[in-house]
Amino acid sequence: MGRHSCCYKQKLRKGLWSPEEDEKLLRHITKYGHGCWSSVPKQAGLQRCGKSCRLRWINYLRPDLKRGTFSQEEENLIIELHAVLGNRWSQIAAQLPGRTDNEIKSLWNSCLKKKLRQRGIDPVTHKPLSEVEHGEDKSQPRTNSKDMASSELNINTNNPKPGTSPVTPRGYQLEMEGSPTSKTVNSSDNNGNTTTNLMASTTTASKGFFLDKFSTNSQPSDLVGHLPVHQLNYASNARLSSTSNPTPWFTQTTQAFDINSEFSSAAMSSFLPPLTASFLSASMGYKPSVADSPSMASFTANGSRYWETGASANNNSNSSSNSTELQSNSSFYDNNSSSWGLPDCSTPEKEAPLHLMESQAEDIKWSEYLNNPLLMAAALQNQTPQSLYNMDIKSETHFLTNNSSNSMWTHNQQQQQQEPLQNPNMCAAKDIHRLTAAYGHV
DNA sequence: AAAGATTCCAACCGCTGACGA
DNA sequence: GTCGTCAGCGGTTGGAATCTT
Repeated sequence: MGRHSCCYKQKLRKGLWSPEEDEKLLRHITKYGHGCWSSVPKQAGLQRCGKSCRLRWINYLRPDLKRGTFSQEEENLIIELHAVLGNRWSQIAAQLPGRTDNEIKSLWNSCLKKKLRQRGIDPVTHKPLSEVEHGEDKSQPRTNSKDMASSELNINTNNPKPGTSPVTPRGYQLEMEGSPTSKTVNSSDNNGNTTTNLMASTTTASKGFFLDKFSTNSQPSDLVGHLPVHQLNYASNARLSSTSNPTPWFTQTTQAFDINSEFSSAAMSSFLPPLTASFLSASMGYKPSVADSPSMASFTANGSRYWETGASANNNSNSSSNSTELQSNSSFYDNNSSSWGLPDCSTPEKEAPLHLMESQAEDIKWSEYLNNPLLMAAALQNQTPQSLYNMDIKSETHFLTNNSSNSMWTHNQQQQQQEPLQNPNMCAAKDIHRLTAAYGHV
């Protein structure tokens, strides 16, 4: 396959984006959504290929992007996730609200690899360099291949995704190297479907990371044990932040290094609230205040060099029309603190149908939810802890195994949130097909 | 101050899988 | 079943910024 078809067209610009181009793209997407990317440049008056527009939006213009340097917590989380997921940057990025895969990939290649090496840890295997140098792992290089995903993560044994077969039998054993016990974590939903949470990866690092997901610690309810992964990460980090329990990383086989020095309670406290807010927002109908959310002001102030320099005038003039659109549409931002580009379980469109179809509203069709955000919201308002529990199991099941599909949610969600009432039928048949494929039932 | 080296990261490239005709 | 289109992903590149000499 050669270049993307749209790139064959003549006179397409390449290279860095100008402020004017950014403004055009931002304005267009803010107003109309992206729809089909290949048509965006034409509609927005840009001489770029759709692919380039898409990347620019995802990596730079999206209003929920954090920008700025990575915090220590974020870096630690990336390292931890990389130990488990390898170079699957999009999945790693999904755990870091406001960060893009590109950004994380760059950080990894430029900084984190070095840091790990300095600490005597091989960034590929996450094992001690001495061990790797002695060839202990060379026979089993850490795989980055996609097939790893099928064997390491969550499989709903009763509801395999159409077109895929369950990779493992029920009751698959979670082999934990260096662990005295193997662990299988099964959960059942209301229909008796068994979800097996498993990790059969050869990686030996960060087992605590996953064990935390299933730990029966003192966290309230079952939430910690069954939270979607991206939420659990925070709990995981909370563990790491504990000064009373100086748990070193990679405690099983790797050279440990104490990360506690890198965590401060202040930093953690700033790290935790976004989770709480988004989680509450999704599961309990909690609406964070505007101040809790990325605002246009912070977006404008933090973000790009363009807003800081030249484009502010245009941006401001623009804001009279767009800001009304953006700021008045509180859900657009409030709900997106962690969901733009994220397979976020706080995404109501994604979670509500899964749960409700099976336990509360099976007679309500997917399309009704998809087409009616209010129905979604209403359904979510009725979440009970138990239903939440089931919802999370489900979401976890599908989260990592269907990540690419999850990504599509963000686009649907994005569109719906941009024009939630103007066009209640935003979710096209094509999207429903994709969702069907992703979740296995409509 | 200037030149070279290094770092960083935005953008591109190529591949894959899903989907529709 | 085949082909074309599209979105998404991970690897790579190139140039700007920064650092070192």
